[in-house]
Amino acid sequence: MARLKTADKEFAILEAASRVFAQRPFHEVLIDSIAADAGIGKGTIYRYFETKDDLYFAAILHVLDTLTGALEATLCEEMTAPRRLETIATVILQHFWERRQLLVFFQREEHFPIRHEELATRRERILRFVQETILAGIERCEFRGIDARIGANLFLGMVRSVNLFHRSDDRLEDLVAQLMGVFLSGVARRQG
Amino acid sequence: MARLKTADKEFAILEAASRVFAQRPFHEVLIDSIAADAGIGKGTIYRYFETKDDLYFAAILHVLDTLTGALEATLCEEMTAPRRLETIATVILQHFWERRQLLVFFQREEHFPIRHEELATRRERILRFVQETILAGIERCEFRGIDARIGANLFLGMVRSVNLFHRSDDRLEDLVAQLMGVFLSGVARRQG
DNA sequence: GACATAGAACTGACCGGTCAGTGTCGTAAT
DNA sequence: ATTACGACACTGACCGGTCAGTTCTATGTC
Repeated sequence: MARLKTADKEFAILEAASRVFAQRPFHEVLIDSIAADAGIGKGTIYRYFETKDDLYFAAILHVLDTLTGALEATLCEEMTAPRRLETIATVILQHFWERRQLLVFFQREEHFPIRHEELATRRERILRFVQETILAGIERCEFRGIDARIGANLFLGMVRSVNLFHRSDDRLEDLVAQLMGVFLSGVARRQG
Repeated sequence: MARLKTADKEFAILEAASRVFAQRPFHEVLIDSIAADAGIGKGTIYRYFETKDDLYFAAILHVLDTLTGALEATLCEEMTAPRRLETIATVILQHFWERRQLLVFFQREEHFPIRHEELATRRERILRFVQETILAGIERCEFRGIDARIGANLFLGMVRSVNLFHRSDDRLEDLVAQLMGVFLSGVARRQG
């Protein structure tokens, strides 16, 4: 087999692992399946990851980091707050639109208490994108003075919902429009 | 040991199972632990449930049904749409406030493709409470004419978020108020 | 006596993790 | 250019622990 650079192989394993773990629950996933999916031997996996648990955890971080990367790449400073929020929603939805199975990793996983901290940090990073945008919106008087932490969580809650319930005949732009319609009116400055 | 009626014993097993399964991932849960928690013998569990999978699945349904029951018991017809929504949010949040671990069952579980249908039905039932309330609100011109299915999902998405992120020093009523503040303005009839 | 139960002892399939053996590379001596 | 060698990545058959599910007996309850 052609040898890959170490980082590439690790990447390949993570991609395979996130695919396979996304399909079935942890206990139904065989390390053999991941090895097969990655096109490598089972033993090789253990050169890169200590245990099945480690690999699982790394796969989740991999998915979250990929999403964070996509967000960082798309957002730019000059946007208005509403435009920024719309972009965030669109990027997240696009990211999972064709990879719905990966969504299980976006949900909060309560079952790893020890590593919970590390996961929380990653999710915090995504939350902060939204939170800071809301704060900026409040400062510029685009939004009313809501609690930015709560607002950001509510926003991401709606995004997650859309991710979960959308059907194949839904159009992404329509759903984003509906979501933004509710959220922006919801946080707009009181009228009259 | 005092003999319980069959239904009671099944109920006791389900309660124990939902407690234990909520604490650790499926593969780390021993049938022995559930038996111990329920205060019964391991063999007895297999008189009521065919396999560990069956028990797990039944435990999830049990939790969802308990929640649905709580909703049915609390809601009454005469409420206005906003009041009804607020009640739904409060009941769901209260239900999980002191039993956060059970939240994993409220999340969409994508990993049981066969039984997915049955689970979807239960969640659909909860969704319908919200959806019908929104429809009623639109009819009575309390809300603008949004898509009720989407609206209901957005609403429940926010509720789930609150369930997930709240901290011990948050007050339930405050969070409900914030949530309702955003959602009600979000779906209010356009002003001016 | 009929029946439910506890719970200990048992069985065997299953699968995470290992490691001896194989292949591949870079390098250096000839 | 060829050969040789050391280092190390890779492989997959295999091992051994674990635990779901079964069976059985003693102990109750109705």
